Amino acid sequence: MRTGLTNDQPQVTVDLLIMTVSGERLRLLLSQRVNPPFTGQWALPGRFIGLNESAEEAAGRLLEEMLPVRNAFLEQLYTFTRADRDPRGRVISVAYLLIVSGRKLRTLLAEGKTPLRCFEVALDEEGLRLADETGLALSGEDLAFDHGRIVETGIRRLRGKIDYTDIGFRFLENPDEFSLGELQIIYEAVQGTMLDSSNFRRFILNRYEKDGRLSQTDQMEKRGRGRPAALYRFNGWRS
Amino acid sequence: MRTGLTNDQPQVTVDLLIMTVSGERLRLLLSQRVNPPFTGQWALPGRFIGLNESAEEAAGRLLEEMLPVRNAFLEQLYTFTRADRDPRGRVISVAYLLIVSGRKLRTLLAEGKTPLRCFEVALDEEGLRLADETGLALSGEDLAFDHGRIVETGIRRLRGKIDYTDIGFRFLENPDEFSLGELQIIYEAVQGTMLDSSNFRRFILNRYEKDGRLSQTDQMEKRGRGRPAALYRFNGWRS
DNA sequence: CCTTTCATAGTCGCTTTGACCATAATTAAT
DNA sequence: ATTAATTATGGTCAAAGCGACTATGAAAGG
Repeated sequence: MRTGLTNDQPQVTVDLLIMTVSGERLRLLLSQRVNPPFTGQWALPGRFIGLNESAEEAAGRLLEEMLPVRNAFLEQLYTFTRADRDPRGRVISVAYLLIVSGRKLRTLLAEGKTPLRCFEVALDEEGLRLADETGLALSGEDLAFDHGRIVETGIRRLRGKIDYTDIGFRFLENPDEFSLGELQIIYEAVQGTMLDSSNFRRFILNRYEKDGRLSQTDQMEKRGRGRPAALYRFNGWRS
Repeated sequence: MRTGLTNDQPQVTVDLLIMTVSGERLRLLLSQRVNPPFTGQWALPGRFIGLNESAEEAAGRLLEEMLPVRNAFLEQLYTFTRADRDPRGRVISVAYLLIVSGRKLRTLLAEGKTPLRCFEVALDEEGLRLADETGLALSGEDLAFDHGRIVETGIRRLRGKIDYTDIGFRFLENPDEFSLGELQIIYEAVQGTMLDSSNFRRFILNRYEKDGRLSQTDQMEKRGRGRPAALYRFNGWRS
């Protein structure tokens, strides 16, 4: 991991902000630090960029090690460069935003195939709040380095993009078969607000069904509490 | 400048995409390389990040050296990390977008206070096109390194942000006294399209005059060909 | 059987936006 | 001096988008 830093040259890392929606909440994955600095504190998974890999490639390799998912959405978020952001020396971090589906994630977490822990995250005027299932509650300042800032930046980016891009569909468990209700839960979790289901449906269908990126299948939702929902398929990415 | 690269550690530079609108065209500033690689080719001004400065600070210092302007708008654009983007070795570039007014720029260029040259720039389906006053015409691939990509990224960012942020006002020569016609020229140059002046005026006034960020002064435009325009003041930034 | 829960359809009014048309106030040309 | 060209400004109209709200349909659970 991060060892033996010299002061000669800036070091460059990638940090991964892995986000998901599950249980109607926006969540992210953190790892607990075992080495100084910030030993024991929670941090975004990260690693140094190798000499012959791009930052994207480094992010992809880190992901393979920590969370073996395929075809996840990956987007460069921001580069954090404050000279004092790492007490060990000069470390610049290129942060990436990653979106994975809740189901994939639950499987991986349950199988213990990842050292990461899932935290529910909320951002409002009060600031950033994190909590895991055990009741552990953190604020942005409790995270190692400037990772609280990185998380804030990521959530704002998600919120900014969700209503003018198709980024919300990236959270779907199965883009080939989902109900508009599931999608609405994603939008609500990301935005941190409740939506009128009728208006939401109109918005989505107007925007994505007209041009063929979204189409209704002939399937219906099975086990559900209320009226069964029609299932849809999203085609927008495979172009 | 860029000398004596070793292969041990990635180097980190900042590159500056300095944009302006003048003569109804979107323009940017390039410097001609005097050292290898890409000797003689045109490139974005750039420099290495010092060990005790953030990327923003490095960008600010570079700007002081190349183009002494104050209060210019500076925003991180993207970080370019391809392992082969610099033939000398591993160099990562954090690109910044800078917006300066056309008048400031013309003054500085006229006074010879900068080694930079101003290029008109256009981006459409055909790709990126650059041209200076002497008739020199370039495409994105003619620029050094991956700077063509950086320029494209910057223009797209500008276009994406101009109609939902106040970034367009940053191009104004004098935000305390400008006509809506001047502002329209900026929007047209950035977007690369023509706008209906009546609709444009409605858009701007609805959006910025209502909440007090924009207010009409009691001055009128002097020397102009057609009907004199009312002058406005933008207050939105000083908060 | 009734209540709860969720899905779906539709209405109403307000705002935004694109495409126009019209007019006002200047300069440039004849 | 008149006319044409040019730019600024003020409107209209219809289509689209959107928030609030009402209503109805189809399932599960007591």
